Amino acid sequence: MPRPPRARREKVLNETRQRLLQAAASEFAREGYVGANINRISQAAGFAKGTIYNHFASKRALMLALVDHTAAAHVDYILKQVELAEGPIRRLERFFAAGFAFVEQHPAQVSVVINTIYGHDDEFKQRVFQAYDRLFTLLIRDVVEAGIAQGDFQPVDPDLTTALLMSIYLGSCSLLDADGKIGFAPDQVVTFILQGLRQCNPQSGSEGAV
Amino acid sequence: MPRPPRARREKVLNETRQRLLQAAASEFAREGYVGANINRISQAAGFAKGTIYNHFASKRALMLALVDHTAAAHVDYILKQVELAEGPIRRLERFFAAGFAFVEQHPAQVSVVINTIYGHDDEFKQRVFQAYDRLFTLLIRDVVEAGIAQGDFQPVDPDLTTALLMSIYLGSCSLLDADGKIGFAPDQVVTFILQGLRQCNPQSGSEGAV
Amino acid sequence: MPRPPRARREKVLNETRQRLLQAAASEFAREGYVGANINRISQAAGFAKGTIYNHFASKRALMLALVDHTAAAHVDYILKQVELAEGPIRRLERFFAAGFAFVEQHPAQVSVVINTIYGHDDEFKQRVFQAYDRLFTLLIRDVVEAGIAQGDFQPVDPDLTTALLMSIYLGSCSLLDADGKIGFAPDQVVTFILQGLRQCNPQSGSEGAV
Amino acid sequence: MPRPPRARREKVLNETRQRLLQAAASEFAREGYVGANINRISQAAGFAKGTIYNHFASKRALMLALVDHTAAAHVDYILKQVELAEGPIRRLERFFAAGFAFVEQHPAQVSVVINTIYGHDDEFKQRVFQAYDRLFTLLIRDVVEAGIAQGDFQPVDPDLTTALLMSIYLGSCSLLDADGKIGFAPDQVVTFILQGLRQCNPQSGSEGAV
DNA sequence: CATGAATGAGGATTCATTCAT
DNA sequence: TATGAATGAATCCTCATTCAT
Repeated sequence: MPRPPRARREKVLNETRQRLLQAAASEFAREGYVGANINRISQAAGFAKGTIYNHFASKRALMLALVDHTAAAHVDYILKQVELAEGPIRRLERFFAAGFAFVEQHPAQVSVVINTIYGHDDEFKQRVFQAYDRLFTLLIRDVVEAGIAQGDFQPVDPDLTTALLMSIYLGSCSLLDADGKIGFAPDQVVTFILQGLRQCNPQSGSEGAV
Repeated sequence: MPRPPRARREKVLNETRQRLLQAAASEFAREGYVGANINRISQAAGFAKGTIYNHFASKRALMLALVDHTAAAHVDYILKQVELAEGPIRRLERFFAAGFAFVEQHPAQVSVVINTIYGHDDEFKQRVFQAYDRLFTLLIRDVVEAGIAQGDFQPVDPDLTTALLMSIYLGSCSLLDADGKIGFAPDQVVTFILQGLRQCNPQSGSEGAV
Repeated sequence: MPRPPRARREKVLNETRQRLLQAAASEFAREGYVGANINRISQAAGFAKGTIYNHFASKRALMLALVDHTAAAHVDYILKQVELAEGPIRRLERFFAAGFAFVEQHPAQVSVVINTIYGHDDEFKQRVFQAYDRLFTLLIRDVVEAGIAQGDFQPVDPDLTTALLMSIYLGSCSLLDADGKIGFAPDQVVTFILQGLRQCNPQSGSEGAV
Repeated sequence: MPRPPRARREKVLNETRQRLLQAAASEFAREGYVGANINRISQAAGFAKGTIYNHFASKRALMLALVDHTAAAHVDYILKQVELAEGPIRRLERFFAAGFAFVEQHPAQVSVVINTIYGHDDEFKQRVFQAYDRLFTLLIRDVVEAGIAQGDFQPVDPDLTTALLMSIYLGSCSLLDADGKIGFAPDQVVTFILQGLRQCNPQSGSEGAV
């Protein structure tokens, strides 16, 4: 049995793992999963190639670990923030505010997840969708359906609407510039979503049935 | 003196090229650019590997040709449809209707373009954005700004709004199922965009300024 | 469809394959299957690494092709020779004579097969045993059982005896020296097998029942 | 001053070494030398990877230690048994009886040695041959030559005969089944060796000189 | 002495690209 | 023009070995 201080050893190990994941995020974000290079990842993390395989069974396993970890952190962060707000509209605002904030704090990781969502690897997609399921549930139940129920929202189709909200969120996230900033503010987006485009009062009628 | 009529020869050549592009679309859609395999593409087109290199300088050139061609066709198609409609709202409707129709007619090609947009290859992205610039211009000028100008739309920020419209469009397109059908109808999406979520009349006031 | 002379092309292809198999035999004989190096094999055959994979799906497939080919040639050669001889004893002589001759003509190939037999890879073993089944059948039926039936041989257990004959043959083959020569002559071996060790006439009786 | 009694310490160390050798035997037998995995060996022995290197300088040194140890034990065992018997024929019987018994008691170890003999690593082969030299000497001097001298055996070539005896012994040993049992009994083998195949009395003469 | 994280050389395999026919 | 055999750079992964604890 090993004598050396258990706790310290574990901490070091965990740190190695974190550095590897961090480096992997950058590489995967820059090159995509297939284009990513295991050697570059380990070098960037300050280790030799083999070290990756002491922590992850394969390149694929590394990607899955990264994606799972990122998606979980992403969801946790948004959920925690949203739950602090009251009422569907406030929650919608919080959703975008927290969502954008997370992205700006972890641009590489999120970039990987977004590429995955719009990519073509079914296993990866699966994993991301699974992780984001809690987010979808939150949106549909505590925002959209709740909003309709208490008369804040129009009687829209919840599924469609939630899918559109996610599209808008993900689309916005993918507009990260080189500095990791999203092009526009969450408030603007929420205003667009709430108000819609049409001028309400003077429905001149120039456009018939939709 | 050459025996065969010039025109027929060109037609055959062109047909080969088209079959290669078609096969490339399927392969790139299924495997992504890096994962795509030149050999499989040529086989699927009914040719040998070498034939691709008689028509395209490289795998990358093939991808660029496909992306350029698809994006141009996509834009042409939508532009033609939208120009047939009058008024910003009608044009917005046409935009989504035509956009969805094109996607359902060319699922593989569009899939490639969408993956490219959310992907990480800057040259590819560049080319797609360049091609879609006409679409962006159309939307911003003939739909959003026109709508604001003639009082159909609220005085929103045109850039932001157009970006959101594109996000919504692309996000919807990426929801293609296995049969090449998009999950929801263009009408629904347009309604969402026009009306927004908030219940207009009874602004109960439970949520302060947004 | 390709115009170039079909036959010549095939001949060249086949020649490449043969050279690769030849080089593989040397390498596998010298280094064993696991220790063998695909690069060295292709170099020795005068090709680049990749060429091997145009002809064989994998290192393992190359080994299987080699082993199958060698074992089949080996068995064919011996069978043809043995069938030319008449009577169990003559056939036994032919078996060893032809067997030793084949080994001396193809030392590397046979060495690979023998290593395989005494090695630990079950799939390889399987394949060799399958191939040598015809040889075993020949020995047991047309030599041992026939010899017993017509009174040339003692009423020994055919299975055991055949296994011992094969052991003796394979053991002898494995004694190939560097020049590809087997240490002793087939005649000597056959004499040993036929006469046994014991001095027949003057059974002094110093050893009781065996 | 060291606390623990010297003797106990040595015993423990030796036990570790034995467990490692045991595990190595299994692994080498199953996977061959090159295919064997140092990590699996240490795990099977209940230690961590590094422990092997506290007892053996390298994988190769471990293999050599195993082979030397096994061969020495093998030879010792047979020698002791054979020396208990009197007369060439009794000794021959003892040789096979003891030889088979040892194999059935140490199937993995012997398997490694046999693979080595028929393998391609010259250093390993060398070591085994060196170790078995005593066995060869025993056979040639105390069995074959003695047998010839006292008229029990025919006046055969001692070298050839001894080589054939070893071939038969090793060939039989390699027929170990999964349970570690050899397919046939030592008595049968010895009978075959002593009597030979040919029917003695009725030398019908159908086959001329051999 | 035992441990196991880190190392990095080595090797099988893939695949875009070339080019002689 | 179409072909497909040959090429070899690129890359994932394995695993014997080292060494700080």
